[in-house]
Amino acid sequence: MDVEKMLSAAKLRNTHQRKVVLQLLIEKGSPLSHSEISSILTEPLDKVTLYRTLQTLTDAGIAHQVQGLDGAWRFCAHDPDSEGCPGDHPHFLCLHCGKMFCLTNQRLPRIEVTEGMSVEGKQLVVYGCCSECKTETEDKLK
Amino acid sequence: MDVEKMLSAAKLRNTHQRKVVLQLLIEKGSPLSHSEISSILTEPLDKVTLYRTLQTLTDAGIAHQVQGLDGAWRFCAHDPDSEGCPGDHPHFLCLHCGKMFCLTNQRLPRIEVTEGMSVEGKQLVVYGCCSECKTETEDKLK
DNA sequence: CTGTGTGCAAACACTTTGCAGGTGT
DNA sequence: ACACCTGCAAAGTGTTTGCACACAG
Repeated sequence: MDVEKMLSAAKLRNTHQRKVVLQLLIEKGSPLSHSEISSILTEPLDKVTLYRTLQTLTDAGIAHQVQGLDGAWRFCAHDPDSEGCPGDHPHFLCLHCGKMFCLTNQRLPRIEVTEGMSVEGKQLVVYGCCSECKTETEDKLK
Repeated sequence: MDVEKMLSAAKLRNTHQRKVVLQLLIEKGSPLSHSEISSILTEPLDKVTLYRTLQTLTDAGIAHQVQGLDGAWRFCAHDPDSEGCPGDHPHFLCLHCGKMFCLTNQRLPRIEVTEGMSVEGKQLVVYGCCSECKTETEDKLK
């Protein structure tokens, strides 16, 4: 589905800024933080607008957000054609380069909570070193 | 094990501030954020010292830290007599009152990561409404 | 006595809010 | 035309850094 249709389907206005951000998230396919997004974008985008845009996309269900261990929120577009609820998979965070990856090949486990609690959602972050950084480190040792 | 012995065992100096913070974390048993700690403490503790103290305790392995969806880090003392690695359990975050609970009755699941990635740790946060807040809300509806 | 820890001040980074002007429908 | 969106400025919040003094070992 293209960007404009996704926005319309979510009952959002088709503004230039939203299209650019959504397009970027879809292209990259992995969760990006505010700073990553603004550094990748070639054209300038006001940081406040970026905050609001990402919030809007998340609220509309087009994107999901996860928090890295560094405290930064990352946003990832959610393909409307795929099944499953958005963000219902573990995320991998590389502590070296800060990149995050969706581990979409598995679902989050069912968690038993204490009697009386109601669960609205969950998020699982696995952290370590991604294959790229690992290769780099090994190369330096040679 | 008492607070002083825990600090000594971790090769840390037995300062008053560290004893107070560690004591509080042990008493509460659930992960507390910076702001929660400083509002609970009766005696004044410099916020910078609190940051550094919590960092020190975490580095020393006496405490573990988890991040809520609100971005705030919570710290929880880790009983040195118990088995298992610190923090290797899901955490429940109440979106209403902001309190966090350790779900120590279960371990974190094993996650399959993409070939080449190395895992150093993981953290699972379940969020929703705790039993206390749920009861309160229900009471108000009556 | 020596090196680490603490408290204060200030710098810093990140996020939110208010408002005037611009844009999509 | 109207309501919503954007960009700028400024305020607000949370965290880190530098340094002089205090304290544990």
